[in-house]
Amino acid sequence: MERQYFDHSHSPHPSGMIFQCPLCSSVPEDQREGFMQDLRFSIKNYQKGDMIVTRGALYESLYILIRGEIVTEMADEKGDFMKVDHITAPNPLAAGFLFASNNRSPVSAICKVPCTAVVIPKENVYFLMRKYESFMLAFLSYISNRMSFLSEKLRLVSLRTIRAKLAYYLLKESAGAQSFRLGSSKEEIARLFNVSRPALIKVMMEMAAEEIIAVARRDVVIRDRAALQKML
Amino acid sequence: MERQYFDHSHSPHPSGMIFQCPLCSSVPEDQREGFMQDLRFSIKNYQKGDMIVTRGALYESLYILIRGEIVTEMADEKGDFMKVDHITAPNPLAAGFLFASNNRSPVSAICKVPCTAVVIPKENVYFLMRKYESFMLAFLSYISNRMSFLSEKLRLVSLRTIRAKLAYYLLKESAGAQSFRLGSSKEEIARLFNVSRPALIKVMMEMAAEEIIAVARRDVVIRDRAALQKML
DNA sequence: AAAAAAGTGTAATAATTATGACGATAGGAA
DNA sequence: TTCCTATCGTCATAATTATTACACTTTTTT
Repeated sequence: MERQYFDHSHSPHPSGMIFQCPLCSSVPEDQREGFMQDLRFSIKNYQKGDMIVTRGALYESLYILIRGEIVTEMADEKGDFMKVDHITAPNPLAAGFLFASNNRSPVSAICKVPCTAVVIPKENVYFLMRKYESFMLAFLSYISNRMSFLSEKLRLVSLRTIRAKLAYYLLKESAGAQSFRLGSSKEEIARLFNVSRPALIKVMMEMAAEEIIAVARRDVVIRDRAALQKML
Repeated sequence: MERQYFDHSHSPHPSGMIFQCPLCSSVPEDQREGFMQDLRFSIKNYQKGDMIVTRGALYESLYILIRGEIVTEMADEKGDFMKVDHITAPNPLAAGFLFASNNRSPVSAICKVPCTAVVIPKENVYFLMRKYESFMLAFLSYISNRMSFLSEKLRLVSLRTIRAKLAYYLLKESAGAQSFRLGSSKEEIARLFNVSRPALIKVMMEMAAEEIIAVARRDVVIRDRAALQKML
């Protein structure tokens, strides 16, 4: 499952993917060769269903997902999972708490499909940040953005009623469009909201009955955007 | 309310406080004079009840609270507020999303008492980070820790029942001790959990009836720690 | 194509929480 | 002290959501 450090010989070569990742994409062309020289990493492969990151475990490395997609989840008191996020390659993983004093992962990351990750030790990340200013800025910007994302998530969960959560979610998902396709199953949306699936569907159908929206499986039409906005 | 940049002459001199703030405390003694020279800032004073940061507004500066204490809140659909955090001087404010692409504050920050803040423009923060490695590391570490904090908060809110939230909260607040004093009023704890106060008290009294805890106003004794742990 | 798995919609019942109102009590201010 | 205010504990009622179970459809796998 794991390859050695300094193994730049496998195929496909990871550097192709690494520089597509938002953390590294800003490294200027003329510095990339040096960057790859300075980079210390190992490669790990995972099966569908594998846990890349386990909640509560210590992480001393930066993970960059270069193939596949994962979801991050948080377990609640009954062992049910709330979905936190959905990450597709190429993107970093577990970057936010790498430099925290308690660098245990608050979430678990589970592979939806076979995945590959580049694993970079913390000290090397630190070294790269000092040497490559663009990398430092990108890293900063990335965790700042994660912070915004988490705040948004917190806001979603903190809305008291399913109705309000749904309004919030639909307004964001629609991205202004009148009709669109849901990116997740209702089961998954329910987990995103941290509510039960039947309750979610019930509220959704109520909204449909009130002609605020129209729903057919994953297809949604927003009929009364103002009504949705009024719910927040 | 606002003083000019380069105003190093007011009293009390802010540098005393600034270097007590976790962001700057790691700057070595011998670099502090230079650091103060490089620092560009203004001073702002606030009354009790003032809003230092408003949800949704753009922030292009780092705020360091050098006097007073504030709470950060998030409004829900009915205009009620969920408490997010409680920050006392000297500590940074709004540092987490300063470098985010959408650097609007996800929360509002409200003064509980008269407050003073040092306001440092983003570019200057960036400049200082490049020049003072210790500052950069502290900044990174700080937002990493904020990230952990937000995750914890998310976990708290995502627990489905008040019972579970309370168990989680008590275990954390007790810090291992058998008896302790609550740091917040029950009203405030309810807002922290994003639930109603009567519901919180009801659950608390149920736990007391089951002899899991004993409560008298702010004094709490944990009688059955294992039972609390089982709720998570 | 058949079988399996995942997703969808519904309903009755139980459990949990919100709402709004009330009196009691503690601690600070005048 | 006495008043005032914040906090506390309680309650009945209403609203919301969870639970569990079932029938059905679509998609994926074999």
